[in-house]
Amino acid sequence: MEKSVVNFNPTHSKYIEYIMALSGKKLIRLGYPEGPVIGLALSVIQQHYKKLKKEELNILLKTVLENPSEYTEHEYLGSIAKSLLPPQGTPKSFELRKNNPAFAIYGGADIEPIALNQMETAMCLPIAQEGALMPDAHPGYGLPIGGVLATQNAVIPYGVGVDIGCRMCMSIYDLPTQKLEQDKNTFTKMLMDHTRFGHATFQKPIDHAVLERKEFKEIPIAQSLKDRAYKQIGSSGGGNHFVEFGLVEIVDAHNEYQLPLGEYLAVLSHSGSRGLGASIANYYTKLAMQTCQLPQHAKHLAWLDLDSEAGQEYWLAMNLAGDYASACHHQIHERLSQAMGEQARVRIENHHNFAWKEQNAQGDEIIVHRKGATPAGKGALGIIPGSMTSPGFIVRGKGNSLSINSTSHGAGRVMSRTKAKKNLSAKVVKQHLQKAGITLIGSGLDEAPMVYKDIHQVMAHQKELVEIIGKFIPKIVRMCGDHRFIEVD
DNA sequence: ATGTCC
Repeated sequence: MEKSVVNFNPTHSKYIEYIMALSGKKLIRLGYPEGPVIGLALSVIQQHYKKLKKEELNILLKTVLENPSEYTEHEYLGSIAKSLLPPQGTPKSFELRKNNPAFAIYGGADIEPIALNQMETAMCLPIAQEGALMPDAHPGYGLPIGGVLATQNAVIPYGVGVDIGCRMCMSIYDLPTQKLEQDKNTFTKMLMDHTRFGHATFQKPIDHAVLERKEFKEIPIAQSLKDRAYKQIGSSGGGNHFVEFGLVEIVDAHNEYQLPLGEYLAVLSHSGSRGLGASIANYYTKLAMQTCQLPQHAKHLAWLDLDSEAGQEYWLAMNLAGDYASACHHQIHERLSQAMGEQARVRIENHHNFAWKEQNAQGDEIIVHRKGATPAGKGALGIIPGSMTSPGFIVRGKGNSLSINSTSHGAGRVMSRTKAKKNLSAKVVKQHLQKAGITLIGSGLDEAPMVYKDIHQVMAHQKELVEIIGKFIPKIVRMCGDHRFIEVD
């Protein structure tokens, strides 16, 4: 095929149907190899070739596939072409240690055996230095949720998790707390008007400095995701993500925020980096799995050497996704602040799906993966949410090295999503919420309060890790999904 | 958790 095919600029209308129907499976049917190139190609097409009609796109994709070396310098197709050429760095196989080094477990008998097993496997990696399991742990891909793993000079994309930079953000306001009950409908409407979940995004996204970051130009996968990142900015995700109004009770008179003891009106949000982080995570874990080959049961723990080009690129992309997640929270809080006509007095926030460069007891640099774990170095401030009907906590880290300066990221599930959907009744959940005085917009049975562990027990398991500064009681909650639990009158 | 791939 001629190169000129890549310069097509038709304006046919049929392309929309085709783009909607184009899937990774179709790319594979076209002859594309399974692996990182699939996700990359899909987002490149979304970003730059939406205008092509079906046949043209097919020709284009086949052309690059058949002769990738011809296209490595192409502005948009270059990244696909390079991804099709033999992987840089020879694939290497690694064996696991026979026995796992010891690691601290918080929450003993309450931890699911599968999560424990996954942590043991992670500790058997040759790059594993230290590990710890938080009391809210449950099974995940690769590293369990609630797993903390320190490695040397290597990063495991699935040790960070799919939702890179998933985090908490709380704003505390100087507003009379009774307002929340008195003007309940107004606050409920604010959540309806100024938050978006799942597939829904804002018609007019607000621009943000993070979208100007050079990584969006310099890293091919990030470049291909920028349009969607712009569309999704300021929105929240699905699953356990939420935005809620509630009441904070400050219980530590010597808190860093100079907040007098007492009750405050607050906004709490839980969300991550949306499609941007998910696509980055999936792209680099596939890349890692190509170069770092591990026994089947450990394959999702594939890592990237931080000295390698791919490792350095992931590190930059991960940080970009983390900052994007942070920007989303800030916009959520800014929209609500404007609706309330009140600026926040205090903002508290932390990542709980991320990797950091930290130091071990000997002063050597380690890469600390926290996948569903809150940083709790000495004096670090963070938020551990409970459930819709139980409190969350503002905490101060004690800097316990046994936990690798970490603490839980929530209560943790006791019931799987599948089990919850099958066994819980909407009526019972609704009554439970009513009794607790919670107004809920959205959500599904799989996020009902009873699917979570008792947060008080979880906190009891981590007394050595954090001290409590304040307690947050949710009142009006919005999550992703239909409006079946809406309690507005 | 996530338009898509697994």
